[in-house]
Amino acid sequence: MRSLGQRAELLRVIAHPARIRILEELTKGVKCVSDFEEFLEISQPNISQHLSLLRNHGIIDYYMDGRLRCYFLVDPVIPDILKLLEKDYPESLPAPACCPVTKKGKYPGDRRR
Amino acid sequence: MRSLGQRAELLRVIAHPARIRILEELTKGVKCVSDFEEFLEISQPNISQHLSLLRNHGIIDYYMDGRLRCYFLVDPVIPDILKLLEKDYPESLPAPACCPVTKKGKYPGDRRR
DNA sequence: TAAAAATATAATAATATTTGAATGTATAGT
DNA sequence: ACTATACATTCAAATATTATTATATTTTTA
Repeated sequence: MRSLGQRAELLRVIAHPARIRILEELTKGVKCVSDFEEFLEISQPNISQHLSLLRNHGIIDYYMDGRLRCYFLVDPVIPDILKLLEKDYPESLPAPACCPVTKKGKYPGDRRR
Repeated sequence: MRSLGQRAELLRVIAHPARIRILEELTKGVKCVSDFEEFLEISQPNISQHLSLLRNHGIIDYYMDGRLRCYFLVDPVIPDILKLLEKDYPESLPAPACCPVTKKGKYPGDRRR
C-alpha cells in the first residue's frame, strides 16, 4: 500500500497539463519524444524534463530504438486515474443530513471540551 | 467534461499530504477545524489555509454551527480518487509487444520523415 | 569519418507553493 | 460588557516547480 507521502507525490507528478497529455497518449501506446513534439506546444528540452520526471517516479519507462527513445506506461494506476478525470458526475455529494443552515445547529456526534 | 487545465488543477489541489488526510477524513463525515487539529501535525492557520484552498476549488464546503465551521465534501470525484490511491496493483502494465531490448528495434506503426 | 538527427542534461531565471508569525473576526458564555 | 474560543486572513520568508537557453551525448547516415 502506498504511504500518505507516496500518494501525494504520485498526484503531484501527474498534476501538470503537459504530463497529463503525455500519459493520455501513452495509454494508447508507445510514443517517442518527437511524437510528443507534434501535439505538445512546449520545447523539446521541456518535454524531456517532463518525461524524466515521470520516469524517475516509475510511472513510465522507455526502450531504445536506434536513436529514438520509445516511452511506454509502467504504472497501472495511471489509466484508472485518467479515466476518473474524464468521468462526468452530474450531482454534488449529498449535503450532510444534520446540516443546519443557520446558527446554533447541532454538531453530529460528540465534541470534546 | 473537465478541460485539461481543470484536470491538472484538480490533481494539484489534492496533491498534498495534509489535504489528502483532510479529504480522507471528510469522506467519513463532517469535521470541524479543531477536529483536524487532533491528527494533523500542522498549525491551525495552516489547516485553515488548506481548507480554504480546497473550498476555493469547490471540493469542500462548510456550514456554521455556532462558532464551529463544519466542513463536508462536495465534489463527488474525491472519494473515487482516494479509493484509487489505496488500491493495490500487483503487476506493472505489460511491456509493449514490439519492445526490442537492444538497438535497431522496430518502431510500432509509421514514422514520419 | 563527418554531419545530422534525436534526445538529454545543466544552469539559470521566473513563478508558484508552502509555512510561520502575527493579527483579525465572530460567537458563546459569564 | 468582557473574555475565551474557534477560526480566518495577511504578509513575508523559505522552498519547490517550471520554462528557457545553451550545450552535450548517442546513433545513424552519407
